[in-house]
Amino acid sequence: MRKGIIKESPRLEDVAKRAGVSLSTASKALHDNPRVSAKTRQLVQRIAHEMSYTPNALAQSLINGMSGTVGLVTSDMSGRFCTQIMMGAENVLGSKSISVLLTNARNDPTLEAMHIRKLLSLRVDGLILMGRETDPRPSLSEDIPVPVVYAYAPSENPQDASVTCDNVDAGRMAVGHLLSCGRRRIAIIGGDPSFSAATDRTQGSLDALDEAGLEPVGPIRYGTWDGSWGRGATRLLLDDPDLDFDAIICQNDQIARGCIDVLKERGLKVPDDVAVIGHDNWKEIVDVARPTLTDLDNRAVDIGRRAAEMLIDAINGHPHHGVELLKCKLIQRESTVPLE
Amino acid sequence: MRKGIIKESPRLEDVAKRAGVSLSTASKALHDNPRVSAKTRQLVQRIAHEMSYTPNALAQSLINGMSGTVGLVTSDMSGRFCTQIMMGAENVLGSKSISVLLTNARNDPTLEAMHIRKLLSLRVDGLILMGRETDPRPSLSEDIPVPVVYAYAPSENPQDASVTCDNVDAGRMAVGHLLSCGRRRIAIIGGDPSFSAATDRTQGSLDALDEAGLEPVGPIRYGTWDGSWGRGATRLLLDDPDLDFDAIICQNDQIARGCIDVLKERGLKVPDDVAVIGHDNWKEIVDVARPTLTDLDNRAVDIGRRAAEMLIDAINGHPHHGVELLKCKLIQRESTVPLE
DNA sequence: ATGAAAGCGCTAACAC
DNA sequence: GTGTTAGCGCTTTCAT
Repeated sequence: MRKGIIKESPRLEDVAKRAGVSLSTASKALHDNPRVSAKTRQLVQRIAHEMSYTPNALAQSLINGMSGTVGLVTSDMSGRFCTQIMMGAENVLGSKSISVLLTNARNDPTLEAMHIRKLLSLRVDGLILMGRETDPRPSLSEDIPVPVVYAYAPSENPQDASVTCDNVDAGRMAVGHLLSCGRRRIAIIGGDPSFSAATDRTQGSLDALDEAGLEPVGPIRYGTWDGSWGRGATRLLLDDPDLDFDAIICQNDQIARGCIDVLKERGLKVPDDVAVIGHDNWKEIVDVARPTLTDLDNRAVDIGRRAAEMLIDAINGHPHHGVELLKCKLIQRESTVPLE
Repeated sequence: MRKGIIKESPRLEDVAKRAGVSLSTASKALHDNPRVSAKTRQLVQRIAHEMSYTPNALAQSLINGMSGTVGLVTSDMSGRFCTQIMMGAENVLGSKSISVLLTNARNDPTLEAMHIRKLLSLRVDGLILMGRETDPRPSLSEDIPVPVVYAYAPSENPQDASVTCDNVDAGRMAVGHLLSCGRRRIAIIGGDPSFSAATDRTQGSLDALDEAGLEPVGPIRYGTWDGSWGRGATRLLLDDPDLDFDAIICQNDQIARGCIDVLKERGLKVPDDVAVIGHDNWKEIVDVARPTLTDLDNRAVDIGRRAAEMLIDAINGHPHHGVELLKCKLIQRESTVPLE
């Protein structure tokens, strides 16, 4: 007898019987196999529709060895990077009608391993492992019998396929933009120095300054990624009488927000007196800030999208290797408008 | 011959052969069936582990008629409500080791229907349909052979199971809190009036004011959910010489943020001159605002959690009916601190 | 305690 | 064109 707690959906056999044909004919009919007469095909399809027959993908997968699903393992569903990466990935996967199994590993390697096991038992065709930082993470690919793509947090193993954003280049772009806005005296407020996102951005900024024959104004201080650090660091800059700057690069948007608040409190005009540029393009901050914040977007959605594409390639037998860096995108807003 | 493009994972048969036992004995051994000797059981389990055997959940599901997966259909992955609901749902589902299939319907009913079809063919044991507003939506449960729970956007059909937040009560609580902070002259800035979230909150606030023998100060204006409306509406209040208020209820955080900005621009102190309370507890706004924003949290994560619980109940044969309203939670921050 | 065999829902040879 | 049959990987009677 058939099991299942809930209502039973009709099986192909039920459709076949009603249509008065054999199981295999019904199957062929539904697959538009040319070896069934147009008549039977239409009949079967009509009946299948009437019975709202839905093929059992489990049975189908069991046969062809592919499930048509991929696993997404996030390390942090509350952060918005992972969310955006998910969106991007779901977008391309969904359009290829690949279903997405989502799990949240909460940045816990043990939990991550458990989830991966579960996903493997569901026979996902591939896996996207999403980190919440751009710092490299240990590879797991050796223990995983399906293709894996690392998103945002690249794998330490250069053989693996990873996608993340190009923070060094973002640092360069920040400087480049400020220079093209006519600023020459640029200060930098760093983020949390334990993140490569911070040190990479600094690196890029310093390179670009150097190429322009410039040095940053004042020391590059590091702190945390939040607004209060932005406030504090800005005060430190303002309180140093030796410092004279007309632009500040803030290594994320919370810092930038705090920075702008302090500048305004001190009676300085943004961007007239000091231009401010942020990183991460966090809509809720960037659009609400007055002036709105010019920003570098790390295109998390595109990272997700690209990860999905790379995964699909790998599933189709064309694996990628190494870390693919996506260029960040400059979003010009009010906080850096060129001096008139 | 066995198929599949990628590496093959070992089958139970492979394990059985290596252990020198039959297929069925191996199966029993792995399931701790007491009818196999401790010796064979250990042997089989060890070998299974060595070969890193992972049972094929597809095959298992095919047999027992349940897939151990549920479908999550979001209407909007970019908004943070759906994201939080997802988190909550994944949380309880994951803990019951039910896997989550995520799809994004982009608020498009056609796309939603397609995704549901796909999920049904994957034989999900249940479905959570997440809306991005609290306005009721058409029911689909009749066409779906598995249990469905509607989250955030409740179903129009009272027979269905829905969870969302209690906006009316949230409106009451906003007033209640301000009253208990000693405010009596309360103004209200509405959100987008086409949302029940706006009208419900107003309703609750008016009820609570009425019970206290009060009326709102000035007209209740509606606009959009964004910061510029908050700014504009606040100016309208301030520019009316007949109006005298010591508190403003803003129906979301963007509005509140704009409101505070204007109050400060006009030289008013928050909360000393005017207390401000927001709705939705949008961390990135609420914590960054100066002063930090007292707020009503609609507990989207808990909505997701509850939806998952209700779904599990239904899957286990104990369906829920009707709309379950979760009380919002007051988050006291600086913007309403009682006058000294 | 162990194994053989039937079957979950479906597809893909292979006959007719 | 259509039907019969043998699996996909696993669980589960039912014999032994």
